[in-house]
Amino acid sequence: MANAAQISSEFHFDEEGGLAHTPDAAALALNTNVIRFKAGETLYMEGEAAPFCYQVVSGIVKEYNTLEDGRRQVADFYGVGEMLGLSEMEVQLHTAEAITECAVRCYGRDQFLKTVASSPDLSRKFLEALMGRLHRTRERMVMLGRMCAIQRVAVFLLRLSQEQNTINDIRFQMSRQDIADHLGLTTETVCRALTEMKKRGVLVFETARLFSIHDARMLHEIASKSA
Amino acid sequence: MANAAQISSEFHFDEEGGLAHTPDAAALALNTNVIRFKAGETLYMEGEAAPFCYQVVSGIVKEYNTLEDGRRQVADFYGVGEMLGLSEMEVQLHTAEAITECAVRCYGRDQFLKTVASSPDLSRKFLEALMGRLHRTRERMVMLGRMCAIQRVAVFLLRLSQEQNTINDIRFQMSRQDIADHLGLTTETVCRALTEMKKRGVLVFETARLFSIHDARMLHEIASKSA
DNA sequence: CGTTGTTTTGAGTTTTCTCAACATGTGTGG
DNA sequence: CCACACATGTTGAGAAAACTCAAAACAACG
Repeated sequence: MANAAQISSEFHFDEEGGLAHTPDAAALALNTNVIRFKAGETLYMEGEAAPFCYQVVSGIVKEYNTLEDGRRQVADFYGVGEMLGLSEMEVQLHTAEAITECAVRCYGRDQFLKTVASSPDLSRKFLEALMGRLHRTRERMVMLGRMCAIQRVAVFLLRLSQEQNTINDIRFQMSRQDIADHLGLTTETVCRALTEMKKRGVLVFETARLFSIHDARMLHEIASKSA
Repeated sequence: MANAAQISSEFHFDEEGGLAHTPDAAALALNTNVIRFKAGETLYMEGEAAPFCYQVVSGIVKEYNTLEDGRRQVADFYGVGEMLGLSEMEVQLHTAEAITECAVRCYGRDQFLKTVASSPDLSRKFLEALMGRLHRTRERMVMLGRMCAIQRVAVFLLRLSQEQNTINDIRFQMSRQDIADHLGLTTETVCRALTEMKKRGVLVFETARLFSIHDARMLHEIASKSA
């Protein structure tokens, strides 16, 4: 299920770095260019006009909101092949920031939508991608609304494991603060959850940003059982 | 902003009960029929095949997930004109249940997507609707991840006020339990938040399900300030 | 090798939850 | 129309989870 969602919920790049999957897709890449950002640089800000949408070519990007008092909610992390800046109408709803050094392809928003709408095949693909995205967001709602701290962290680790397609030497590309802001927790609570799982023998840490899953069964159990 | 989002984020019914807004839209209503449900009846269940998507003709419907231990997360409430059952691929991710007596129009899922994809105009409209939906879901993520109890309740009341387009005699069509499950709280906490706002003179209650906003300024303040 | 930023741990506080009791409302049959 | 029963909503007290603030350990970097 998670695999199917991943495959169909995003466009992906072929070897040349262009959009793959459909004959019409090449048209999308016309008049686009790739921009590079250093770690920590901002792609766009909440409230700005949104003339572009973006696709990650390399690196990892986060999209977040900031509340008045400085609390942040990280909507999502975007890896290679994923589109961002799409959920908005005329104005960006999130701030996007490069976590690592990265490169993104910029699409003119209106041109992009027009091209997609003019091809039934692209339309359908794109609709399904959006629905998949919606699906992912909805799953996160359950997490934020109904799961306890350690459960949220466990779910997040399983997602990392899936994305990196391994249970060994899994890498956090983002800080504890980013993870906390993504999971609706504080950094301290994330740390305590990780420590707890380390103590229980579920995880083994190489460094703070590199770990392996030693007891996948238990991790799944933690991810599915509340407090 | 909220108004623009509402208008553009959903298809709406014209007087005959068919889809309006585009010349091609009529094609969508072909081969569809309207089904009625009593309050509390289930439209579809999490995990079922998803051959249809639905549009509310009258009444109000909730879409939710249930976790192993019985906790529920209400993804959203759907009023007249709104589409549901769309976020999923082949299988329903949520259970949908009529809150009040209601009528819904059923669209064959594949037929619906094919028709939409074949019309650039419909495609574009639909894309924007989906993005608007995504937007709404994302806003809820901030709420669930970063807002305290009374703030969540205040935000929810403001949404009701907007939807019903008044600050007087606003009606809860759903139970406290539904509200709690929507906001990621318990019924008790929802009650306490409402009582607190009543005490502060922000709200006045006619009955448990009918209230007026007496101090809109304060309500907005509560909705925007944490703890 | 010190400086700076990130991660981890600890102690005490706050918020929300749980469980239990009570109140209010709604609907049905007498 | 009333009385009862059952569902829904409200309040209180104590427990649990997560948060805040502070300090210590650890890493990365010049």
